[in-house]
Amino acid sequence: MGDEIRRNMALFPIGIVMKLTDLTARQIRYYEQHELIVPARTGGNQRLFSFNDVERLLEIKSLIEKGVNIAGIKQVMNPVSKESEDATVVSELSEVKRRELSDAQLHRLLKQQLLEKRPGKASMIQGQLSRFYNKK
DNA sequence: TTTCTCACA
DNA sequence: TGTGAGGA
Repeated sequence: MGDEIRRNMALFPIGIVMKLTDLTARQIRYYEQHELIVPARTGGNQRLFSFNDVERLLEIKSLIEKGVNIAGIKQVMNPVSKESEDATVVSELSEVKRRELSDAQLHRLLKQQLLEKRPGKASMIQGQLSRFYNKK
């Protein structure tokens, strides 16, 4: 069950998520308002997203691109209940994609994300991620 | 510098 | 959704 912990651990601020999902901060916050995602918060009220959140965001993104509206998405996504204990129930959709997420890959991703923050290195993380989520 | 909320184009 | 104001 360690996998659950990792995938639900809040790790990145909105800036990183923007690059990972290709969504604007505005959109991400908007989806949060509509309870499509429920990121954690830092003491300074900063949002902290987990891999799970990023996955949901990618789901939302693809649905939006298919012309689905918020209401429609809410029907597909799981009812992100209240104080969703971080061990949130994995939705059917996530279920399809969850599977393997080795430590090596995780570390690699995190490392790349850090590099991503440094100017000079371009974003090749996109491809890495799509490789991950595209197995769907 | 980055992110946050709020409000209006 | 985008964007700007004003703060932390």
